[in-house]
Amino acid sequence: MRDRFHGRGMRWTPQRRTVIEVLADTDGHVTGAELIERCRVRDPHTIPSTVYRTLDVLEQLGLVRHGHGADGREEFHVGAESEHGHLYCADCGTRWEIRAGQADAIVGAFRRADGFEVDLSHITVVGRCGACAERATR
Amino acid sequence: MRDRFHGRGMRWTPQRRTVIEVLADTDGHVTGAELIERCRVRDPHTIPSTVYRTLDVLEQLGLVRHGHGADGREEFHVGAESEHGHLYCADCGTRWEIRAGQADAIVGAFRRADGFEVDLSHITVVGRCGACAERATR
DNA sequence: GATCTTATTGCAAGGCCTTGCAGTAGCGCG
DNA sequence: CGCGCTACTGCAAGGCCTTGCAATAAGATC
Repeated sequence: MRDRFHGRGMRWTPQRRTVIEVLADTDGHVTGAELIERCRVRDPHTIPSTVYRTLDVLEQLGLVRHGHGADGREEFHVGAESEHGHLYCADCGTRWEIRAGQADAIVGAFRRADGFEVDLSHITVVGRCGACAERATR
Repeated sequence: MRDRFHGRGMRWTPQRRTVIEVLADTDGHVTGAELIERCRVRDPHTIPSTVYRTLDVLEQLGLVRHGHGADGREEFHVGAESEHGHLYCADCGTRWEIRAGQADAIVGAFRRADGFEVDLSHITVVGRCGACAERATR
């Protein structure tokens, strides 16, 4: 980890270590605010701007990716292996991960049309889930 | 317009009138901040919270819809007829509207799978456009 | 381990948006 | 036309995130 930074001429600092350790204990997603709060548990002196800047760096290194939730707030995905988007029901507020089949349909549609490579993990698709849609029409 | 408000027990105020007039002069999209700035041209005393609250109301009435741009910032779409999502290239920053064919692919994929009704206008799909993708691999 | 270079940090200010609350002013009614 | 009800507005505070800048401290070198 440390070497990964040094290899790019970057520095290994206690602040970055804190963020990385917290992320290691996290699976799935965190919002920026949540992450800061968790960092403060380890180091009460954690500063927001440092955390956000560290996240930018980690994203460049490919260690996290960020997307936006239904309300547009930033959300960070830990672990590159689990690239996935989200589905959000505006009525009931439930969230799901977008399943592989649907993901492929989306990615494929854009790739075929103009070679656009979709960053799925960046998306939150908002709408109305099956249950709520049915309830609304009855 | 006025009656539309009264019909719902809502009031017709100068502030709302300003927002609606500005929106009428707008086609396509506006961010909240832009809208406020334009409102201030007509009424220098325009207050942000009032504008945002008015937008909420207009959204309930179906007169505008909001989505989130690539950076998660709010964006309002005027005119229900033009429901469409956006495509954004993270490399070159270009934006396009999502074309009908691709939109159908997305909407269809979710509807078929679980009856989820996608609100397309809410989406900004981020990724890398054909040109940038090609440039990157060369 | 002293020194130097410069990547990072901390801080302050600012932008965008939301929320609670008290005061204001639409508008329906007599 | 005046009155009352209550839907709005304005304001202030706050949350989330970004940015510029000066001070700090990694880490490479001798």
